[in-house]
Amino acid sequence: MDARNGLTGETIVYVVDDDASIRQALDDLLSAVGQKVRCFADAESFIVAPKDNCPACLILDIRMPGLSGMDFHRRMAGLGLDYPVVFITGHGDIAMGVEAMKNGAIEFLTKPFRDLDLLDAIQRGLAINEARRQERAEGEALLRRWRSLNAGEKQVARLVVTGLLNKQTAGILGVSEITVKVRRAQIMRKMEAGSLPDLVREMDRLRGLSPAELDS
Amino acid sequence: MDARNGLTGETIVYVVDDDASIRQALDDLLSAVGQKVRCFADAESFIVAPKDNCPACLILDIRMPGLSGMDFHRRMAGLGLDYPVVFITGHGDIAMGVEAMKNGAIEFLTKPFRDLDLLDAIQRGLAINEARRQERAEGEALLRRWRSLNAGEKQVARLVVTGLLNKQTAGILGVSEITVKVRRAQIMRKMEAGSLPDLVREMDRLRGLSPAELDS
DNA sequence: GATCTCTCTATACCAAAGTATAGGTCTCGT
DNA sequence: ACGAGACCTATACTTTGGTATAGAGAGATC
Repeated sequence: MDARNGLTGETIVYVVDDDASIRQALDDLLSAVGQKVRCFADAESFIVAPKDNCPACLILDIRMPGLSGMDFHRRMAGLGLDYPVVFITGHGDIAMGVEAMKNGAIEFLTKPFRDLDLLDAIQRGLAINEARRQERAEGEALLRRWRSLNAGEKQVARLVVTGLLNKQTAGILGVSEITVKVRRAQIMRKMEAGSLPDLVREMDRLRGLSPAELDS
Repeated sequence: MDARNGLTGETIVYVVDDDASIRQALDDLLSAVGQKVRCFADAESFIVAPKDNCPACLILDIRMPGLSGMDFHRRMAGLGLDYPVVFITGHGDIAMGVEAMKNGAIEFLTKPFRDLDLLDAIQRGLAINEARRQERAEGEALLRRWRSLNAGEKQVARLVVTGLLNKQTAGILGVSEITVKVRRAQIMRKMEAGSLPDLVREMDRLRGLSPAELDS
């Protein structure tokens, strides 16, 4: 338990900056407040590094040799990475800051910045990432349950949550009403839904998570 | 039909800037592309002005006598106003731009800016506002339907969408199962729900719109 | 006070949902 | 060829949901 940031377990801050002195300064600052840190000299080495399985936040320099911080930020989703990003830069301009925020950064600080501003941003980032990790874990569990349905059960599930009667569902699928009832029982069991409203919510959530998966 | 911006009807852009020459320039620019415009010299006069009932977007100067653009932006929600904001400023800095974006602005332009950048931002803003207006209209219709339920029907509705059986609902509320069935029929009619899944979705949407209202 | 409206309740009935058992068909691997 | 498992279907039954009709009681309106 860490009362400082309100998070319940360990967290980590990744620092990606080509300037060794900045890396050292950030490491010192964060270590001093008990925050675990890992530093990287460029985006490429961060990309390939194994990631810690805990809430995390990314401090990113804008100007770097190789992949720039801004470009890396844009490609993060495509790389399967999802960390709140705090930008730091020594030579930024307004358009750059605005662009970074448009891309979803949670903070954009210019050097020199106040330590407290950075620490505040990190706390916000860690809290956001913890919430997202929680959501993702629940979403993945839901997806596993959905994938445990066979093709026929999935068909019935899709139709049932639109409000169709078993008889109508059976007619559409060209199976007997009994079959629909049997599949329905399996659906409720496999999806761990205690009631039809529960199933409706699970299916709607699935639609939000991965519409394609729901059709498969 | 307006093929230029993909919107289906009339739209308006509000300009709030204390500099008369800027107001004139923006009026000219937007009028030239067929965009309706209304200009204001300060935030206060915009606040009290009657608003047009169509998709709208707000171009806001940061530095103004009286209420600054930034402060006005922060207070908009409290004033019951909801317009996408495009900031323009002649004397901004990075922190200001970042702050504006954190507060939800859709663009932050520094003078001189390219006309096309402004027009692009306006189109995005109008599209966002049109979608929000649509959502709000649907939400208000849903709220009207909910308010048409009497107290007993609301109680039943809240319990039914949790998955409780009529018998259980009746036990909790201390009424007969028949009463629950009658209320349920009224609920489906008044809420215009064709099935239980439909009702579940309407209730969940209400919870998102106004949790307090749902408990009343 | 008579009437009207709203709400709750009961009776009666039907349709739909859910469950259990059993048998049939098909595929797959041995 | 044979057994195992997955899936569909039928029969039979119970519970639940939904509707129609009608009566009782409370409260408002004239």
